[in-house]
This record gives sequence, C-alpha cells and structure tokens, in this order.
Amino acid sequence: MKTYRQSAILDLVSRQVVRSQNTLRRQLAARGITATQATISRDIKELGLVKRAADGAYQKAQIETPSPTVTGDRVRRAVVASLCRADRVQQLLVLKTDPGQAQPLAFALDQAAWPEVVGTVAGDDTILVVMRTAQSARILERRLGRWAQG
Amino acid sequence: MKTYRQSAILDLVSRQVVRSQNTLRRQLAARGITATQATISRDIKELGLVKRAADGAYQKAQIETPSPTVTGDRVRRAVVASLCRADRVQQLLVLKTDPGQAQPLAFALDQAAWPEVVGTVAGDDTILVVMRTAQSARILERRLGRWAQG
DNA sequence: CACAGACTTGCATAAATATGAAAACCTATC
DNA sequence: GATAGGTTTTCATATTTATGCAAGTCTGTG
Repeated sequence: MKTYRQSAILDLVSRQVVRSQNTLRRQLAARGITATQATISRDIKELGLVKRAADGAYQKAQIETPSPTVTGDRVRRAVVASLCRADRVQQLLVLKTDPGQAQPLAFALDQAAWPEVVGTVAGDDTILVVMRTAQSARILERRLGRWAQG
Repeated sequence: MKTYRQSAILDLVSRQVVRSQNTLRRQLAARGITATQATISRDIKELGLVKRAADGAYQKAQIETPSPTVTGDRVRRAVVASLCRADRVQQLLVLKTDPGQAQPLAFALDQAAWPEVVGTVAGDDTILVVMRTAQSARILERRLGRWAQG
C-alpha cells in the first residue's frame, strides 16, 4: 500500500501543481487511496520531495550540492565531496560524481583496497566499481549513500 | 535593508542547516538584522528557496532539467554522427565511436537520463553503458542500430 | 511642506505541516 | 492460534508558514 501510494504521489506531483498535503489527500482519495495528512507528510519526507517557496508547489528534489563536511577516512571524504549518485546492478556499482572528480574518487577507492572491491574503471564523472558479489555491492551502495547524504 | 537581509539569508542557508524561519530570525538578529517571521517568509518566497522534506532544511532551488524529448533527440544526433558499432553482453553495451567522440556521446546519453540506463563510462572511442537489465540493453542496442544505419 | 503612489514591514491569525504516542497491521516462530 | 518484534497508520496537537490588512517608509511632484 505504502509503495503504491507513494508512487501515486510522485505521479500526481509531476503532473500538476500541488500546494498542500490536503489537496494531495483529496487527489489520492479520487484515485481510491485513503490516507491522512500525517501519513502524507511522512511520505513526502521519505520521497525526499521539496516545497518551492515561490509557488508552494511540491517537487522532486534535485541532487543536493555536497556539503564540505570533513570526517573519516579518505574515501569517505572523497565521497562526501564529490559523489552525486550511486546505482547498483547485480555486483556492479555505477557512481556519478561531479565533473572531473571520478578519477580522484576511484583512486581513493583503489587505495582503500577493500577485498570485496575487484576493481574500478573511471571516466570523467562516472566510476564503474566491480564488486565480488551482489551482496557486497549492496552493502557498499548503502554505505556510500549514507555518506553522501550526510 | 531588504536586499541586505535577503543576501544574509542566502548566506546563512548555504552555511548551515536551517529548518525554520524562526531559527533564521534569531540568526539574523545575531547579525544585527531584525525582522519578523512574516517578513522572512516573504523573503524566502522571493529568493525562490526550497524546503527539503527530508530534513526540513532550506536550500537554493536548482535549475530545471531540460525536457527528455530534447535530450533524447540529442542522443539520436550524436549516434548518427559518431557511432560505429554497438556490442552487447548481458546488461552491458559497448559502443565504439569515431576517435574522440566517446565523451560527447556518453554525455548526451547521461543527459537523457533514461531510467534503464544506470550509467556510462567513456574513454576515447569506447563507451561502456550499464543497463538495468539485459532486456533493456537489447532494446537500446536495437534502437542505436536503427539510428546509426539511417 | 503636503500629498499621491509604490514598496516594505509588522500584527494577528489562518492555513499548512510535523510529530509523540497509541492503535492496527504483518510476519515469522513456537 | 498465541506471542514477539517490526512496520505502518491514525489521532490529537504542537510547530511552522502564509497572508489580509493597517501602518510605516520612501520618492517624486506641485
């Protein structure tokens, strides 16, 4: 239910200007989905939506500019500084970085020499990380995500 | 006054996580700027700031991403202009381009932001495209083939 | 100076959003 | 089917944000 409702929210929000959670609630109701404002508030939070002050409309969030927070080891700092997005397919991770930052981040990853990391290939703003297993890829993906998002 | 206050707001918001207009009011006060929450609400609207639901932090709004139609067409032109060959292994596509054309074509692919495309890594005349599934890779392979051959 | 017109701000309050705590609901285990 | 542990949802309400309207400010004009 939750997933279904949340994707309906994304859909509604992408199609029209939605200014309040109550409006959203009514629109969902029209699609046969019942929920309270409280639930919708939490959905919006989980979906990472954003509310534009200019017109009060909800919108999908953009990639946030990385904060210059400096903590932890080198990989972590590099991730925080330049990782935009991480995607996983099976045992492969595709990392998107700020322009020109793929090489330094990949280098940091190589240096870390984690055993589950088989190797990396870096372009300008994309790194392909080959992991030994889908399982370990999933773990790394999550760790990177946590770091990137503060 | 207004301009000065608004630029102070932008500054504060870029330096730290500000979750409410009242916090902002206090921070402004600490800088010797007095204003009510009402005024700040109006400022935020004028500045076009955005409030992330995820953590309630205010943020500068991002630039809109261009429409998929436009970028999709760009990919087609890039393919017609420089794709030599496309090979597929499972969910991976290896594209061969004219010398030096890998980067621009990969860039166009990235911009298009097709959901099935997890990411790309480009060298000089070779691009590795990671697709979400072998199925979608097959479809893209065929599409590229059609485009490349006229 | 007195006044008009355009902006900006504060006040009071309406509207919208977030959240603690309890209830309802799931899922797996004995 | 009873129980534990987890997740999701609601209710009630606190917190936060927006806004109509009146007052204050600024600028140019006669």
